[in-house]
Amino acid sequence: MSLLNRKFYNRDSLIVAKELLGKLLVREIDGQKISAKIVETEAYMGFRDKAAHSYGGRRTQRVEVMYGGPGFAYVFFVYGMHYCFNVVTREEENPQAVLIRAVEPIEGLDIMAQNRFGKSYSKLSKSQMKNLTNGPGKLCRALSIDKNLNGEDVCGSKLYVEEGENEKFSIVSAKRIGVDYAEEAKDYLWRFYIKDNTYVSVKSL
DNA sequence: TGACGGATTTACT
DNA sequence: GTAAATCCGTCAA
Repeated sequence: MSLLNRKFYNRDSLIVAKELLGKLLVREIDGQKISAKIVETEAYMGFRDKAAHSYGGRRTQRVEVMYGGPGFAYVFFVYGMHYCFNVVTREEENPQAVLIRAVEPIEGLDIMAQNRFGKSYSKLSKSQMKNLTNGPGKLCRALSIDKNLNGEDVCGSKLYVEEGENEKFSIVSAKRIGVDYAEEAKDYLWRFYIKDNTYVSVKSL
């Protein structure tokens, strides 16, 4: 399967966010492989997006990665206990990113189950299976993504995205989650997800 | 150096 | 449905 190259990410977040749906997010740890289908994303558009960490050209050590060019991981810590994983888009000095909000587990189920609930996949309850990776903080736990991977090359070998099955699906556009402070930007339909997929974190508009 | 709030999750009622 | 958990990053001093 082909790996998405840096050019893929060097476009507006709105485009990349939509095109990442259905693709395969792969994580390799100690020769073990975990993969999951991307089912929900959000676009953060940088300078003109009040919800973005880089709004208005805000530039701190935390967001520096977003200024560094496309195809790198931006991992940040929220609410004192969770990580969120983004892929940086657009060229250097144009700080945009796509937040991966939810994925569908494909390969390495036991590793993910172990990371999330400390037991093998076959021992999970039905609700635990559904809650394995259906949220930005959850999928980071499941895939062992933390601040050590901040700035990691997503065109590299630890964490990358592969071309998916090219199956057909409908894309739903919706408001982003958890950005109520962002004034008019909170109503932008910059969240995208695969219609009817079980692992989408929040359905509705 | 210290106060404050958050691109969330979980366990409650 | 609501609320607690929990601590890093940011900004102001």
